[in-house]
Amino acid sequence: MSGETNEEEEERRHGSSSCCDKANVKKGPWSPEEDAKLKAYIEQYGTGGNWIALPQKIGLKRCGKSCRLRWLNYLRPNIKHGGFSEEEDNIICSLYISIGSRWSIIAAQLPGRTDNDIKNYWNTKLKKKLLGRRKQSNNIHSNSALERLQLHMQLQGLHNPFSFYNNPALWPKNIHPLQDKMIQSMQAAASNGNPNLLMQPLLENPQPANEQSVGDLYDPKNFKPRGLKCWIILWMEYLHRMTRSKLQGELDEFLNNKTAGYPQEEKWLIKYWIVQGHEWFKGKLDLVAD
DNA sequence: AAGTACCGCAACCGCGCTCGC
DNA sequence: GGCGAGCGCGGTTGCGGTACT
Repeated sequence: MSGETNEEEEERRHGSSSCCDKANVKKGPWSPEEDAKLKAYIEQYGTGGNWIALPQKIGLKRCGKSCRLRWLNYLRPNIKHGGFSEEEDNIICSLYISIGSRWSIIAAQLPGRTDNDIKNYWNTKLKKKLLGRRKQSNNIHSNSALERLQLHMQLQGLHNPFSFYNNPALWPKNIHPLQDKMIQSMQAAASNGNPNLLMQPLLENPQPANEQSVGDLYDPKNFKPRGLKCWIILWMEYLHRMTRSKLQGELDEFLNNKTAGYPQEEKWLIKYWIVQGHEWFKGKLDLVAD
């Protein structure tokens, strides 16, 4: 036996911290006794608006930040853990698509849920559920265009669709002539930094010079092989409409029409990429305007 | 049965913001 | 206006349990 107490053992295992590295500050998992002390005190006296001073008042060898976290994420009343409902999944996905990883804002829309819980749920389950089911529902093999596009963007660490269009190795083998024209204009825009070129194929020549009309392409029943085809056309049409009409609020309605009958995960994914693409595009327009 | 890989989650860390002095 | 303390947040870490080989 080393003679180490449990608390010393915990401290040794977790090391010292820079934030709360005062002597006698315990780290690591909370014991039931510590939980009970903190809970009882806050229920009786409140936090007093000063977390830093709290542990001293209670007699806990913890830093204020740790107490705050423990209370907010675990001890405060009406906290729910696990068992996320389908409705909660929808809210989380929709908000994530709209505002990104603003977990505290997302948590504010879900009573009883904490930002930490939602963050963990998204990172460990929901994201996989979304991607996993999409893969399953479409019977897409692992190197599908959309997946490669997504992976590529993740690796790039930026939401820049041009980086995809500049890398032919990532493109699918068989693409529609209209898509080819779009890609060419994307490359041209990427090389000279003029986003207006993006619109040229549609603005100058809305009808593709081949057997299939634009209308046919947009018909949902022609979207069956989803992947890149779907993404490019939805995104280009959306940019086209946004640029011309400035009807910001029409994205949802537009997507609902175009993705009618698609699995929810597929809708989330498409909306995600369109919003990211549009945000990036808007940034480019701002730069040009400057 | 033992070793290893993977996963989920609680807790920590560090940055940026706010507010009071 | 400058400064520091405290707070809130998002990202990351690492432990413990489980699945897999």
